[in-house]
Amino acid sequence: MIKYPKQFFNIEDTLYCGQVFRFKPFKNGYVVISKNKVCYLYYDNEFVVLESTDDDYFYNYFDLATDYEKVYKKILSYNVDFISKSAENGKGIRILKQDIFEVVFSFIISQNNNIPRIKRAIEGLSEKLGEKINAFSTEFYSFPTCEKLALQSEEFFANLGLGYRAKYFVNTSNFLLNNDFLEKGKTEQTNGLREYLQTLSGVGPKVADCIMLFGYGRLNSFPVDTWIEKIYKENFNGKLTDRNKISQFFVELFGEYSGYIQQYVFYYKRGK
DNA sequence: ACCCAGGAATCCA
DNA sequence: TGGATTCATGGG
Repeated sequence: MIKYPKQFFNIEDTLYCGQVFRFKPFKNGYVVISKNKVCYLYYDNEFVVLESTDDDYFYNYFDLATDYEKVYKKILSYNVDFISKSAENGKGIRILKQDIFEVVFSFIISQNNNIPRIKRAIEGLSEKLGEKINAFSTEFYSFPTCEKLALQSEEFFANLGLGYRAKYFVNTSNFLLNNDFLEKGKTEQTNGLREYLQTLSGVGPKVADCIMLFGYGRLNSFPVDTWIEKIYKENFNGKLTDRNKISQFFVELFGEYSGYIQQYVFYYKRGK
C-alpha cells in the first residue's frame, strides 16, 4: 500500500484527462489495469491510497517520484493566462508512465474517435484476448499480447468496432511480432523517435506524439488533435494550420514542460 | 440528415 | 511539399 498527499494527485483528473483508457469506478474509488497488474485507488482524508498487485510498478506508473508542485509553479511562471487557468484546474493530473505496447495500440484506436468508444474497444479487446487476472476478489483482463493480436484477422478487429483501424492492428501487430522495435526506440532522440514511430501502420504525427509522451515519457512532445488545434486558434490567436508546425510551436515555447502543459490545456478546454 | 470525435493513408497537382 | 478526400462508427 502507498499513501500519497492528494494535493498534486487527483485520481479523477489523472484518469479522465484523456491519457489512459483502462480504468473504471470500483468500490470507493477506481481500479486501473496496466500490463498484468491491477491497482485500486481511493481517498483517505488528505491522501490518495494505492493498493495494488505490484506497488513498485505503480509507484513508477503514477510518476510518484516527480514533484508536481515544482512543475505547477514552473508552468505558472510562463505567465500565460490560459495556461495558468488550465494548470490550476488540472494540477492534480499526473502524467502516467504507461506500457509502450499498450499505448501504441490504444492510440491507434483513438484516431478520429471519441473517448467512450475508445474505452469500449479496448475493453472488448482485453476481454476477448487478454489473460484473466484475479485481484481484489474480482476478475479483470490484461491487455492482449502482441502474439494474440497477430493471430487475429482484420474481420475480428472490425467486429470489435475498430472500423477502418482494423487493418492497422493486423499490420502493426505482425510487424512488431518477435522483434525489439519498441525497445530500440528508447535510444532515439525525440525528433528521431517521432519519425521512427510513424513507420508503424496507423501511426501518424499525433499518435506518435502520444506514444512518446505517455509511453516513452518524452515530456518535450505536444500532441495536436482537434481540441489542441481549437485551443491554438481560439486562445493563442494562432495562424498555422499544419498540425506538425503547431506542435513544433508549442514545443519550442515550453520545452520539457510541453507534455504537462498539453495535458492541462486539453483537459481544461474539453471540460468534463 | 449533418457534424464531430485525442487522425492517418492515399491521391493529386 | 501541400492540400483535399476517404476511411468506420456511434453520439449529439
